[in-house]
Amino acid sequence: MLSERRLEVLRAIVQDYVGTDEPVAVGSKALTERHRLGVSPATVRNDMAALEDEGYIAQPHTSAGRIPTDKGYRLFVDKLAGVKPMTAPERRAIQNFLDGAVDLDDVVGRTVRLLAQLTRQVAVVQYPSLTRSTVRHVELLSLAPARVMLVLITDTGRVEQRMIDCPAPFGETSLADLRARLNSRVAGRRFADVPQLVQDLPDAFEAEDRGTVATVLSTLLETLVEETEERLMIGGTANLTRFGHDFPLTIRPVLEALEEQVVLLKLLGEAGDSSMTVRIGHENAYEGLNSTSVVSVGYGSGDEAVAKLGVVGPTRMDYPGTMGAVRAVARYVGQILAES
Amino acid sequence: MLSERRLEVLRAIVQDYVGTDEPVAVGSKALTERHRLGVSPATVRNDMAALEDEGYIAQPHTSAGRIPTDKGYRLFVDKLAGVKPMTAPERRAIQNFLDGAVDLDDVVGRTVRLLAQLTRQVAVVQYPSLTRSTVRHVELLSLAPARVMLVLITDTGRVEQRMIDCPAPFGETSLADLRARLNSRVAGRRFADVPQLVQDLPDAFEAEDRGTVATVLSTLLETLVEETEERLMIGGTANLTRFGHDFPLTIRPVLEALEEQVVLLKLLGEAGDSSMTVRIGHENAYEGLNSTSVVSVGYGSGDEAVAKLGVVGPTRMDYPGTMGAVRAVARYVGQILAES
DNA sequence: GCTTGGCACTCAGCGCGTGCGAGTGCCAGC
DNA sequence: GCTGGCACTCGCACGCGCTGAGTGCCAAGC
Repeated sequence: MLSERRLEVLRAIVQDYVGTDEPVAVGSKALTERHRLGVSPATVRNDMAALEDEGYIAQPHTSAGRIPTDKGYRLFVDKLAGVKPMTAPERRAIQNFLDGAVDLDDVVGRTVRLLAQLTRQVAVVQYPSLTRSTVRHVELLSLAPARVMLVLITDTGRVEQRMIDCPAPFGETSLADLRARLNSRVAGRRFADVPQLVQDLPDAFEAEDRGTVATVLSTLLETLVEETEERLMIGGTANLTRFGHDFPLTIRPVLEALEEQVVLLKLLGEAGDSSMTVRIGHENAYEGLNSTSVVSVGYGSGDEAVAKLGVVGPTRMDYPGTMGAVRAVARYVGQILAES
Repeated sequence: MLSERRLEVLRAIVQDYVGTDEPVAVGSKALTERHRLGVSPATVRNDMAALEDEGYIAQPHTSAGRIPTDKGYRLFVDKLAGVKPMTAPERRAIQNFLDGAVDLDDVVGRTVRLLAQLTRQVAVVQYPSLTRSTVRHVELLSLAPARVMLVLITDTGRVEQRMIDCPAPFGETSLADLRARLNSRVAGRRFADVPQLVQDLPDAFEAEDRGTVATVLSTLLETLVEETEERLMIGGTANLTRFGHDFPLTIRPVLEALEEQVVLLKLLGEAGDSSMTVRIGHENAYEGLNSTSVVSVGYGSGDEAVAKLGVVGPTRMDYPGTMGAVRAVARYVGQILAES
């Protein structure tokens, strides 16, 4: 077990290292000067040697200072650092900025910009997921005798549409009937419950219409399932330029990961439940993100998280500040969604 | 006026410079070796001096080779290079890839990926614009006694929705009436024509409903106008890492521009009509893109362009190849849209 | 048994001088 | 007007030595 002071030394190292943009490692002398550790550089050196033995810090090259390892950051985040709360003006700014949103796209767009700006990193915001949402309304439009458009509206304001070619012409009356029956059954219900709720619906129709009704229903179910493949928005990629001084190699895989929404969704998905999650460096399953950290948290309109948001930045980041910003933004987005 | 041979020399310089990734300028000896110019290096040197006087090429530093200036690229694109057509296998690949798309988002998504991959640059695809589209259907849903949802469906498969709070409760009958009247007037019509077409619609309703009808109509018109602010999708940002060897400075403003959709839309908008447009370096109004070139072209489902797509890459790019890819993709996307 | 000051050692980064090579401009001759 | 020759220019890579921050170890002190 590490002594109290050694932990203090680790904290000091992380803070100093993160606090500057220079590619410089931090040494014992500088540490004692900037922090009131109450001991001499020599002592700190001993502690640093111990910390290095335990794998919390490392030397980039012999006779240089130390930099934190992923393990070191991990300890820092878990034990040494809290979440830095936003100041009151910051909170007001967040709220004001988000309050101006007019629709779901706008909410997500504003959130992503806000998060990127606050953290000066790349922001990722998942659209409220369909899985946990409920159906607000299902609309059926007849575009041609045997062509129907299905429009699905969710409680989070999301709209999905599908074109359906019917096996047989379908009259306006039947369509209106189906529309009414469908809505009375599924409106306000959770997506997951819809399949059972509509199962016996074709039975209520004339034989000639059953094929079409079945087609419409299966399209609806498909939409519910397929579109659970969730969308997301990213922003602040320009902040990648602040990454390291050894650019192309670091930045390229990150840009690639950001374009692969699948990767990002998996990343957010893996991040446990809705509580704040920090994945540091190699803790990220995706190789391209091995020198980045991902801070994410669930957000939702009620008690329950409907999606996640977060940022991805260099492992050398201000964890308390980033976590504070992410948490605050998630909270306010949740409020906005609950209101609308 | 430049002699035939001097133009040939310029072409050779551009081709050689663009053909390598090294930061090396191209010199007279190397030119004569790689191209059958039929003259000696000394002659080429004279020609190069002349080309430099005219501003088509420049020396990065004394006693180095020459590199093309923006003006040089301009001449190259206008007079010296054609559009390199795609090979048959490439065309098949494009078609196959785009054919798999299931909805509009998918078409745009696939297009952007395809374009990025083919050109190895950053791809930008504008969603089919609403301005030039026609209305396929307008749907009104009653969500609560005084709450109506407006859904607008365009011929390009785009769907926009708006929530409307009515000044007074609005019965289902009136709603159905309004829905029917609306659609009979605007279905199949161009957005631009809608305002006149619905102008006198409130007159057909009872006094108590007129306020609501007016509200609905103004929301519809707003949607038509506001949503003309067009959306776009970008991809292939990872290709930015191939930009220059002097990274951060070049790449940062480009990433920033790419995040500002307004900038990009303006960029595409400025690019004249629907024909292929190439904007080279400083020809781009936006400062951050002064060291990039933008190749764009309109695409559409019929004869008329409904939106634009293109790529942004370094001025040092393979113009014929890029133009070929952009043109081919635009053509096939147009086909796909026409079919659906 | 920690802590501390001292000391020898290491090594990345920097500035500087050198040589190389690609490229240029100019000129006289064909 | 083209060509070969020639002197000149410089960016770049390489090697060198210096400097300074930082380390590890050790013996003395609390």
